[in-house]
Amino acid sequence: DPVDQTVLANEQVIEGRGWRTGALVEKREIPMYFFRITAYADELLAALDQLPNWPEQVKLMQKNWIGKSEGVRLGFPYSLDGKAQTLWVFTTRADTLLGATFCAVAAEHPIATFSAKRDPKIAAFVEECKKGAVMEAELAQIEKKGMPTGVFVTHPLTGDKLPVWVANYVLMGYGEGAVMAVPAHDERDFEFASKYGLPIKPVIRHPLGDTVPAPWKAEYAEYGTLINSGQHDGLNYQQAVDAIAADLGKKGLGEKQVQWRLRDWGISRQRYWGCPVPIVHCPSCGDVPVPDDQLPVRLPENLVPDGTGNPLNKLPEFVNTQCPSCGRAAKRETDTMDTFVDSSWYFARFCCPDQNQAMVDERADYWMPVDQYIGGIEHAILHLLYSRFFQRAMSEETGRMQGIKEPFSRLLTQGMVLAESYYTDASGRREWVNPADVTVERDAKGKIVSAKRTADGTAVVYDGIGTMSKSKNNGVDPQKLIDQYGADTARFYTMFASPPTNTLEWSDESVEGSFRFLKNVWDYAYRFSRAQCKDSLDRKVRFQIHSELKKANDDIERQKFNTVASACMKILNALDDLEEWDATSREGLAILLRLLSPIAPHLTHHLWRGLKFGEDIMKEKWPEPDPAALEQDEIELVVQVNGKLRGSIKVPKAADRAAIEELARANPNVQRFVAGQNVKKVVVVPGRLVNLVV
RNA sequence: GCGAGGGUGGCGGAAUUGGUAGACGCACCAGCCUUAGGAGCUGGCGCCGCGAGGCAUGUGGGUUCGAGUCCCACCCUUCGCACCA
Repeated sequence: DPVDQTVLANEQVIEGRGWRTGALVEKREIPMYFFRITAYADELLAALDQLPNWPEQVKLMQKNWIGKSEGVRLGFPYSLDGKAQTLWVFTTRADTLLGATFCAVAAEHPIATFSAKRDPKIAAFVEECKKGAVMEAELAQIEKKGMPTGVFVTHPLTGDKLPVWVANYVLMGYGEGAVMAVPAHDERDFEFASKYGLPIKPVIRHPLGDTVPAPWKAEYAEYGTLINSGQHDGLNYQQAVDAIAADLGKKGLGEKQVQWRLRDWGISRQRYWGCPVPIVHCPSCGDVPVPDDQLPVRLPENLVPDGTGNPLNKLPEFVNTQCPSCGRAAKRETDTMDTFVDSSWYFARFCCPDQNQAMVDERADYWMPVDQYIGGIEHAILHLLYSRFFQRAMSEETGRMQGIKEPFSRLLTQGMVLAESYYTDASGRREWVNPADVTVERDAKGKIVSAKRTADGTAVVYDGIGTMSKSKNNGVDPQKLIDQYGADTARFYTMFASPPTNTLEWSDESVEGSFRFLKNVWDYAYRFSRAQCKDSLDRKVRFQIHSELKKANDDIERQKFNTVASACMKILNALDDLEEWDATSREGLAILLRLLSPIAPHLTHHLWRGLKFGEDIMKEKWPEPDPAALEQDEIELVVQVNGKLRGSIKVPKAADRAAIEELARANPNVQRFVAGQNVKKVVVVPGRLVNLVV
């Protein structure tokens, strides 16, 4: 969906720093390619509710990213060069309209452009804004600056003249590229108005009162009753929005509107890697799509990037081509697609990798959606949202996967694995040194005080802790663990170290414990194979084993695999406590091996077969706890006095409240703490504790 | 700055979701065994205290018979912020 744009065009700002500042694109018409993800904003938002097996955290982030906000689009009339115009703004706080004391527009807004032509100072400021930060994170931190444009607009309800400023905190890409400023009830407007001495008019009664003295307080922005608003005084937020929208509607100067934070997805990249955009630019036919029988457009492989601009532009044999429509000389598009494009549908493509006539075929209908998707939490928004968009677009455009709206049924987002990073800048350029090659010195609190490269003792700079990445050369290679301990130990340790959703500072210092455990399993199985087992069952050990199994099965459901690994360890410890070999040993070992099999498949497979428990452990039924083994006729209760632990009692399973209370009072240590005081209240929590309040 | 996570012993982490804080491991300490130990076994191991006991889950408040868990404020930290360069 190519959209022609000009860097200086007013209607639609081009996002991205390369566009604004790069000499490459200055003053040139640029075809830029977008995917219309905004057309799906509503659906992508609504469908989040139908993803029960996605983490709430991820759904919330997507919701905020899509950013649906309901408000009012309203107009401030003005005249420019004698022509009647309207400055449109979007606001979610129409209730504060009577408090608007000025308007602010983005540097790309027509009013800014108009004023820039008349006033070189404004032109300079507008240029400065355009060259400045465009990334949200940078934008939020820059100092708020502005200049009056000299243009005045009319307040749609009061008829007051309000000045229009151009301000660097107004984004052309959101809403109308212009805002009404209500300094009394908006933090940014407050800051701006305070700085430039613009009037601040309170129109909402907030929890701190009716005035808004500096400094800014969050309460000023709260919903409240209208004041200083003429006929609207006394209305609450919703009543005020409705009334004001109605007033504006009558004048044709406003209506309720839904705005989205989500923007269309600009996919053009001036990079070598990425799929070429299959368009040919013909002087007579315009932009012509490359016909199906000439697809795919292949990237040249004889190219040496020199670090400036898009290297594809420097390859005439790639650029020069014929127009597919008229056959005359034409230029091939050299933009390539964002790599997120590829990652948005590879999973569907994996269903039919040898299909060479279409994106996907009927095999995708069968396999999709992906049952369980696993990826890092860093993909919570972009990759996962683009994929959800692509899935919808693919079913509409290819006729495949009808009715499959969502690509991933279940989602597990791993935490990031973090590591320290170090660099030297001896050569003037940062050279990243792998943590494995660095020796560190720490203070008593474990903070790094100095670090050197182990090989030659040169000092290196500690750059803090963060995600493992190629660019910072701070990755660790699991192959070392596999070579030293074997794949089962490496797997077991990885599972045991922390729950998969946690961020983890990698350390393999404690891997020995996992190795020891697996050796002990092997050893236990060996001894079992040579033992004569009695037929008897040990009730206590059986209870422990089946309790652990029950918990472990719950934990698998909750995707907490570290406690499953520790349950395996506890089961082996319980088995080791058995005085003699009996039926409990056999049952417990069979449970242990199956529970352990996904974590240490090689070892358990071998033992299962070696013990003649069966052929293939992967095909065995998953172990379930025996309810009979979980029965207990006596339970232990904790006794507290004033919430502090003072003792414990054993009570029959069926004991009633009165009996429990009596036993609790009879406990000698409890008596010591109750002695001579009134028991005002007794709290009995069945199966847990008794608390005597004195 | 905004959005979403996280903060519990020397370390990784556990805590049945408001009910015995520190499971299971690592490291450490003591003892046993051994010609030897970077093997194995037994025991100990949050902090203060001889002890009874007291204090402890980032900080400060609050709710509750009872708070790691709920509420308010703050601090630190990780991920994302639209081109992973």
